[in-house]
Amino acid sequence: MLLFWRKGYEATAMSDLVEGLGLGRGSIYAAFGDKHQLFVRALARYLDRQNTLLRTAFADEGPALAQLRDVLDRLLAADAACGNAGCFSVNSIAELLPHDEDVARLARQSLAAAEEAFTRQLARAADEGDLSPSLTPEAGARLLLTLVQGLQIVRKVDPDPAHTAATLDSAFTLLAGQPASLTPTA
Amino acid sequence: MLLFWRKGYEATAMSDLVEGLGLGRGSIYAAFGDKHQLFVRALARYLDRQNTLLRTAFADEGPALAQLRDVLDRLLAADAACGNAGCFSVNSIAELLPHDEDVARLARQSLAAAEEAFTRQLARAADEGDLSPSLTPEAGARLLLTLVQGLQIVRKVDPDPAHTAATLDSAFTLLAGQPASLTPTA
DNA sequence: CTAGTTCCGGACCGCTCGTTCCATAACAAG
DNA sequence: CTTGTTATGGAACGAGCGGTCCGGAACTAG
Repeated sequence: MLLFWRKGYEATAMSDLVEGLGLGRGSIYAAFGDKHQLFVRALARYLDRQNTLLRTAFADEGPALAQLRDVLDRLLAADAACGNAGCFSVNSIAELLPHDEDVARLARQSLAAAEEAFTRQLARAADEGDLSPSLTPEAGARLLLTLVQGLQIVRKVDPDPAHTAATLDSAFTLLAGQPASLTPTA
Repeated sequence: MLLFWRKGYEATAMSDLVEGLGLGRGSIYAAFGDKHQLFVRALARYLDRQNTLLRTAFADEGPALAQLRDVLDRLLAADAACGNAGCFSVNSIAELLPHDEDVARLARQSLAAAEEAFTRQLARAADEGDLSPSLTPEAGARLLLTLVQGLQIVRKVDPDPAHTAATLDSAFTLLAGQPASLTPTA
């Protein structure tokens, strides 16, 4: 739901949703129950799509760390495509937690899934010698996950894609341990 | 303003503020204009306090990287003291950007100030040999700033202080380049 | 004490919110 | 075509919103 994404839960009125969905009020209530349930459904859809992206992108073999970087780029690009609204998940967590138990549950599941996917991918990277020895895959995953959430906030203040890319570059350079492995200079 | 902090802008009603401030409606409007101006004033106060904390904490001499870590710990602890409401600044950015120009201006200023303070501190750390050679102070500052914003989101989902501390530990280990420098093992 | 001034806060206003309801459109079965 | 059923969406509702207003308390000066 683009409206909830862009404006947040409280700032989106039922009348906005009626206009945005092209449905009558009665139909919306018949289909979703109430405003909050509609929001939760929309968020669940969004998170599911995100997690599917992660799961499928990591199925292949190949250079694990470069794959990870690529997925993060695509993920950030997808969120950026929706007019600097940031990330629906991050926005919802910031606005509704810790008060909303449904959103909290969804967020816990989604972040745990992402963290696990990152961990598996970083474990592969470690096998390939692309992970800094000072970092366990678990620690690296948590670090990366946290950084991505932070990027979603920082991007709302400074939307320059180059800055986002530069931050990711720095992070992956550190993760790799040896700078040359990701960007083989000549 | 604790109420705006905890519940966000839209979810906080004037009647909440009347009760919370112990003032009558009329007095509030006479003093602040309207709800939005009151919010902006509250946010500005919060940001000012945060930036003051940074500025004063970095005035001293001493081990720059350890100082930085200490400041971040204190900053996160201060936000945690207010019942897992997260960080007022991060919450506001997520809820109101990109629609609210006043909040956008405040956020830009505050983040820029923090980034600059981090940069100066990391430059000092570099002089002391405590910064990874694969990182400029500017890149490290942006990385750290982004990570802290991310921590404020992740903490709302997983409030365990140990996890927050562990994430910071990993980050500083990577920033330092050589793991032994921060935690001199025997 | 009185008169003048300031400031507070509860009653009140118009409006919009989320939600419900129902006349009617649309369609399937006989 | 008629009838029974479902689904639609606009009108209407009570509640609660942000914002205004004014009677009176509190304080100062003479």
